[in-house]
Amino acid sequence: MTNKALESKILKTLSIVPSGCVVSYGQLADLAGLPGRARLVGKCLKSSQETTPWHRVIRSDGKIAFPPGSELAEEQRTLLTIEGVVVKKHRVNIGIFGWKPSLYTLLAELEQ
DNA sequence: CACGTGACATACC
DNA sequence: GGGTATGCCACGT
Repeated sequence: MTNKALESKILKTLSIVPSGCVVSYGQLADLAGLPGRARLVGKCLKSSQETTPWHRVIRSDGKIAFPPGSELAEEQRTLLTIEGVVVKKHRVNIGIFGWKPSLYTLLAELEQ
């Protein structure tokens, strides 16, 4: 399994995440079949296209992965707000906006 | 091949 | 909530 195949799988999984929802790096890696490879997800997003919904990926604790006040952090907060996700003090309420397990079935179907 | 680094995660305190 | 420590994996030096 080449590294490129893994990142394409990650981006594919990310493309399934609906607007208004967020997922953590670890959860995304897990759904893509790559448990424990959250850091690889970060590398993928860095080299990904602008069209990819990178802003829906946050840390497991709900915080944005960038330093507060940074350009990318502000952009991500803006994009999430546009989609209806409330970002309070650099943090997102995963309990409400997090990707629900029920959507996992959608992924399973798409994998066929 | 050892080491440091990074858009991470988990366990503790 | 914040801070520290450890584990993790891919990559460049």
